[in-house]
Amino acid sequence: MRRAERRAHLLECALTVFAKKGYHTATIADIIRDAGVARGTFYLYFESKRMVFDQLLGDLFAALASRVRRIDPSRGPTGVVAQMESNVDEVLDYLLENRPMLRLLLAEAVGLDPGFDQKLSEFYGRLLVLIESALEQGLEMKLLRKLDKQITSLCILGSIKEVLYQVAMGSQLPERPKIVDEILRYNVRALFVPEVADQLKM
Amino acid sequence: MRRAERRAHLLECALTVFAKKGYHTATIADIIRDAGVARGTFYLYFESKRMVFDQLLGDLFAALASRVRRIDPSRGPTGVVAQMESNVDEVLDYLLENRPMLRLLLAEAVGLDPGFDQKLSEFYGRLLVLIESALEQGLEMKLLRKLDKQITSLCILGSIKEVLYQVAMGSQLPERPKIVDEILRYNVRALFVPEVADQLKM
Amino acid sequence: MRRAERRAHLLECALTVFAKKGYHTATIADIIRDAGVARGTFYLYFESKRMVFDQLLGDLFAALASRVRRIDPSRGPTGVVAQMESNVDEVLDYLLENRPMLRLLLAEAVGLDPGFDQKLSEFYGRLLVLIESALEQGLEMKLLRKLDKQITSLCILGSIKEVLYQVAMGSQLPERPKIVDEILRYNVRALFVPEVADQLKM
Amino acid sequence: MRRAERRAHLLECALTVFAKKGYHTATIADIIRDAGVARGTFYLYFESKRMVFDQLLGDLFAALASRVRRIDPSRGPTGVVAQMESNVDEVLDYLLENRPMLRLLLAEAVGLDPGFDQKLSEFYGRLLVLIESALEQGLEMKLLRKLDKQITSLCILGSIKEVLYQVAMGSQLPERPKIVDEILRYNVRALFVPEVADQLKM
DNA sequence: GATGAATGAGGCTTCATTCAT
DNA sequence: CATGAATGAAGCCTCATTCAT
Repeated sequence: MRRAERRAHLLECALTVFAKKGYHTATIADIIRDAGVARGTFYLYFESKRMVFDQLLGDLFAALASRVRRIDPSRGPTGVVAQMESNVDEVLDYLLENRPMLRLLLAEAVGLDPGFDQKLSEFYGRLLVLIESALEQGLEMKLLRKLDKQITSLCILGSIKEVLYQVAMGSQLPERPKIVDEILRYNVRALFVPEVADQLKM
Repeated sequence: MRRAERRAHLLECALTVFAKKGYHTATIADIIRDAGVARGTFYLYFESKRMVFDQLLGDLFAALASRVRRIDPSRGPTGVVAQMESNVDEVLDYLLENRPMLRLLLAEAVGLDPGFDQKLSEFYGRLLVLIESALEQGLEMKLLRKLDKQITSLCILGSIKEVLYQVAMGSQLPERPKIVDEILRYNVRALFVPEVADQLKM
Repeated sequence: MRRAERRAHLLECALTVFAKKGYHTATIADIIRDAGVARGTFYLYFESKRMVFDQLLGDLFAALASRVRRIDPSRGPTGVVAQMESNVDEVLDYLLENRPMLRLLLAEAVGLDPGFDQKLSEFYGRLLVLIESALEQGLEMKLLRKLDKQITSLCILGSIKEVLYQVAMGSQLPERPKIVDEILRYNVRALFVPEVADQLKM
Repeated sequence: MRRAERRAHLLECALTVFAKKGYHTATIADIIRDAGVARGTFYLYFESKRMVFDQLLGDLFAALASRVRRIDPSRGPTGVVAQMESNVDEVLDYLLENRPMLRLLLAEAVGLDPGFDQKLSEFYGRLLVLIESALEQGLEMKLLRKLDKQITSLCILGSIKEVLYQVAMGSQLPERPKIVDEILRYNVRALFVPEVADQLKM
């Protein structure tokens, strides 16, 4: 097994373990048992338990960031909604294919220590900036009702996160297209002026 | 100091410590230092570290449950919104007065161990049932647009939780009435049929 | 066993172990086995392995410092030699009664890490200052031959340390009075002008 | 690079590393990094970390032994002192040109483990035998004052070692000839009967 | 020979819990 | 009841040594 492969394998096992037991409860012993390597091998690839988690979180952020596109309003209301849908779709696609990642993000990375909390904050902060600027554009185009951008972007983020959280926790939910559709409709209704929403058939 | 008082004092200190450092990072030493009692004394009042946290979480659930009323639809749309507002208001009232509790609920109690996760799930489950039944009634009264009750209730819960999460994390946000108002408007628009929403002036 | 007693006991055991196995080879396990206490108990009294050693070294330095008196030349050559003798005697007294300490000082504390090395340096530095100032006085009183104070004080220190080192290492040597006498004679001859040395019957 | 060369190179690097960090603190990683070879290569040339140190110490002993000549008393007092001077000079020459070796001998090889300690003891033991036999001869020739050979030889050894130790530790000291001169004068005065010492102009 | 990835024994330290006073 | 000293299981990490390529 080549260096890169083994590293990837270790990351994968670490992810599984963290997702299952949580950061604090998970031990290096768990990870190496899962990976079938010796203790020292782990430290050949990662400085510390903390650093693997960091890496996983970083990878996750990168994967998500690459799947979210800034919304371009020039194509009119229908285009905007399509782009929102695409963003939500892409993110869900990735997260639903990577349940352990989802769990990591929503359940295991919360409240670990100030360092992790800050990374999380920064990540969500960047997401919120994206959302706020989309709202800004929507407002200028008179597509959206009067609203407070800051609070509203939190509501949007939260409405998506909570659904994902339930998915991560293993709740029985409808099929993915249905989920995406429902989240979108909820937010379209919440944000757009009625005429536009109607016109979008939502 | 009587038994009950000392127990309450210990709980209070434990809450502070858990909120500040997180469950795993917090130590018994932290708690008893804060409380000014001896190590053994702690175990005179609580079985274990785990049990104090359990107790705190239980108390929090009880406090919140007592502040959320089932929505009675008989008083018409305006009444329903007023009741929604009252629920949101009460919960925020309590949580904003008890920031450590807020932090405990949203940041520290997540992903601790399967046991805690289940308690959280149950709590949110009960909340969701309340929301879903309110949605059910709203649908029957033709107040609400066509929607999937399960997903939608998650969106509602999430839109509120996320705002609270930011509050717990110390973000700079508008004043409380503004927050409540904005959350409500967001959800009213998201849920109600346009005519009703308009009529509610939201 | 009271706190102070147990601490002293642990220090004693640590000393024994360090003297026998050396700082690096000695383990906490060795110390607590010797002391008959649990692992955690050790850390109740000392921050770390390093800190116990520090403490021991500090105690040793204090004990020795309290046994070395600055030489007062006002009582003439005989008095000076008597004071030298008394100093050497006191130090040997202590060290021979505390063989493990001796070993610690001369064999185990050397080259451990920059921190320890500096402490040692400072200690010997203070000793050397004492010796140099004694030489200075002796020169002014015309009791001593022409000499370089710095190098000579090193020679004096070394002549004593080496004998002690052999004692620490367990070599078969003459009785203590004989040792002290011989070291003194060696140094009296080395330092004093012949007439004075003769007059001292050495 | 031929086998012998690479071995020598590794020894050199090991010496540097041991001198700088001490035996225990130094790691194989340090040595191979310094030498620019792979980990396995090290073990192609040496059985173990321990064995490299052994080798270095052995080489050092050999180098020193070859530079110390048994003192031949047949050439009279002046000759004896000249031979003493030559011995001290040679040894200092070598050690001052090989500071890392000096540090190894005086600071890093002390108190490592019983095995090393014994090697050191044996080395110094051989030195002491040389010194003692020189003293013996000096006594028979009536050049030296009455003295205990064993203790006195320790004093002599110590007076030299301590000066070297300070050199190894990097203290600011006079030039080498001055150092040698001072050590010699100190010992000549300490050992010889006054008339002889005077005659030697020391 | 040379390489460097893999190994795993072993050390240090923490901290929840117990228990004698 | 209260105390705080004692316990020891358990976790993290290091590093000398081995071995397949």
